[in-house]
Amino acid sequence: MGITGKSERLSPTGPDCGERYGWGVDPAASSPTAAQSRVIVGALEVFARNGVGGTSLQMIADEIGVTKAALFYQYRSKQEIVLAAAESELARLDDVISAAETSASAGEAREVMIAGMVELAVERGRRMGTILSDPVIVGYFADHGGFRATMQRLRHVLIPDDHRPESAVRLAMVIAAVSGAVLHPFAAGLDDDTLRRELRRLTHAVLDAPD
Amino acid sequence: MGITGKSERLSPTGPDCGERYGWGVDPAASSPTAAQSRVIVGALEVFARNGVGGTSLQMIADEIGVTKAALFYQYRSKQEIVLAAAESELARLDDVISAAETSASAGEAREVMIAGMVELAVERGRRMGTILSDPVIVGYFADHGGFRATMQRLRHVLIPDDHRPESAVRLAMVIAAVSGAVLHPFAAGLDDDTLRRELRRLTHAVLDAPD
DNA sequence: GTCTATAGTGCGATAGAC
DNA sequence: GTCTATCGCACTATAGAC
Repeated sequence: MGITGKSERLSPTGPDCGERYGWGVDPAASSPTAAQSRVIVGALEVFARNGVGGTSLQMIADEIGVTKAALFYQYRSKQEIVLAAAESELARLDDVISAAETSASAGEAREVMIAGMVELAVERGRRMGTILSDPVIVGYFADHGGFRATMQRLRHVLIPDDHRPESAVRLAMVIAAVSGAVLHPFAAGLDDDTLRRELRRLTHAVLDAPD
Repeated sequence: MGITGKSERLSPTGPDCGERYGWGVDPAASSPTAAQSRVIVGALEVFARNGVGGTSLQMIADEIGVTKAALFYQYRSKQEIVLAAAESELARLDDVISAAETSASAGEAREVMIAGMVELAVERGRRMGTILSDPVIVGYFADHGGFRATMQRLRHVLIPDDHRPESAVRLAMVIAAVSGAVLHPFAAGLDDDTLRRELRRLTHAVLDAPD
């Protein structure tokens, strides 16, 4: 057993390893079927324990009690599974943003958003944090798909009418703080209610800090 | 090429995959030799791009221009390399804490600590963030080695004389916010000076928030 | 829709020449 | 102290029976 799982089998293969990632076309973010959802749920569970790169298809298959071949029936590659899992977690954030946007006022929208973000972080924990902070996933989402659009909507809800570049730091910090704090061993011992309350309170402190 | 690097080779091997990690004895956190330092520097670079699990020994060897066998001369396994790299980054945080602790007053110590943390985050970026947020590394450090002691010292410098459980959330949030914000694509476009200034300012906002 | 069987490749790790 | 060569194994992915 090893630090990355056991005796290791972890990296890229093929002709062009390393920094380049040929993702091909965006693997259809269309809604997963029931069987695909089972794969995604199991994959997120294993990713949370082993990291994305440290997870094999066999582990995912074992987790949900099917064979590797069954995974290939639902998805054409590990890459597609990883992407589908990441997009499924990102969709949860998107749903919270959409709910906040229907609020009557900008102030209420912000409150709904903060509560929703905190709830998501506490409820999803490592399952969301691990996949969305994976360096390869971050690199992919940084310039593909709806990620940038989602972040712009989030920015508009949390920090309305502020387009100065520095306010991007405030947004990045709030996101990192909420999603990262729950992963820290220091927060592991706390009950969820205390965690929720403190996260909401301190998120307000960052967002309300004067310029 | 894949989401985790290329065509994948990523996970645990052997009889007992998954949640258990037998680390054996703590792989001597003694100071690395010059050759070992070269391995660690290269490894951190590749980890930052591919994740810990997504990095093979071949990639590390290529990064520093040696063969795989040369790595095995310096370290006995991939696990030892990963641990040494993580401990080397953690040692940088330890150094900043030690510097802060020599301050004349508690207030000055906190200022030194905040500035040092922010500097570390901006300077090290993904090289520190990726390895210290890897789920397997987090799990290992959570109950081994000097990690808990380091976190207690950090807590005492940043939030003196507050031993309530909720203040752990404040600490976890500050750590996550500072180290995580620099990894976010939103912060990627900003110049380092603006980033530093905003991070210091908002860190104060969290630490100074009334109870 | 799930299976077995297998192809083909790269993995971590070791042995031993230099 | 770095090399070449190699072992045995787990990996992703495919083909095709049921």
